[in-house]
Amino acid sequence: MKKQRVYARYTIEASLLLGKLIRWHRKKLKISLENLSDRACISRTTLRKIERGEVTCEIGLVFEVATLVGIKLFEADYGTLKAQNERVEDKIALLPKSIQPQEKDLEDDF
Amino acid sequence: MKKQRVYARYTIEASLLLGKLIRWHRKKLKISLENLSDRACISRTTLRKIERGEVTCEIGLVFEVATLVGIKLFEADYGTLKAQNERVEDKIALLPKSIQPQEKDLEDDF
DNA sequence: TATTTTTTACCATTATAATGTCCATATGTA
DNA sequence: TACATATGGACATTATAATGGTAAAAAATA
Repeated sequence: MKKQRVYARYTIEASLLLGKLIRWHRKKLKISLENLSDRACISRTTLRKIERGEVTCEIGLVFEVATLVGIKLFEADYGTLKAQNERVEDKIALLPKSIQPQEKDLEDDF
Repeated sequence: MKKQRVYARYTIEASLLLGKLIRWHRKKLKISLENLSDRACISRTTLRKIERGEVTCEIGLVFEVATLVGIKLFEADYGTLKAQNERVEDKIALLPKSIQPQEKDLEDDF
């Protein structure tokens, strides 16, 4: 009796795209699935699931493989990522640390 | 005795950025952590891990929460994601379905 | 065509992520 | 200040992702 979780189609499509991109980059580099899974220290089964875009994979493993084949996440290199992190951190600091209770269902759908 | 997996700093930074972005968007929308975790049908603990950018979270859950707070992944809306998927699929189809064995360690580092 | 290697599928086992609860602290508001 | 709620940390339990093996089909090469 599985939990049967439901994902937004946007989530599914985004995960699928990342998987396909990984597969394309891998083939472009002429690296076999097993070769790449070895480099990433994951099993062939897991890499296949990642390339299929399955939503149940760990984000760290997916990003790691993407990194290995040279995919840029957020269209940024490492330095840019780090800088962006600091910027977002600063923006968070400007907002209240705690959210005030909202009036009921003002926006049940959003 | 944990497996002690190692992640590229790029992977860690990217995961961290996505988590911070989620947190920022959530606060911007004045949604409490519990409120958002309820909407995403996940526990508060998991959402806290996601916002902390922990690499061990499921990509589907992370993307789902990101979607809920309105973050655009790959800077694309749903239609664009779908179109991109098809494009990548087509590009994959142009490459050989199977990788030919490479000469040994031509590129051990890449 | 025969041979080799890649890819895909399935599955039981193992490792670990997700959960839910409790408690403490911080925060914002009346 | 006092109150109500949000946030954070820690933890045992449960659910499930990752693994590693086998086998078969597909694909590339000689």
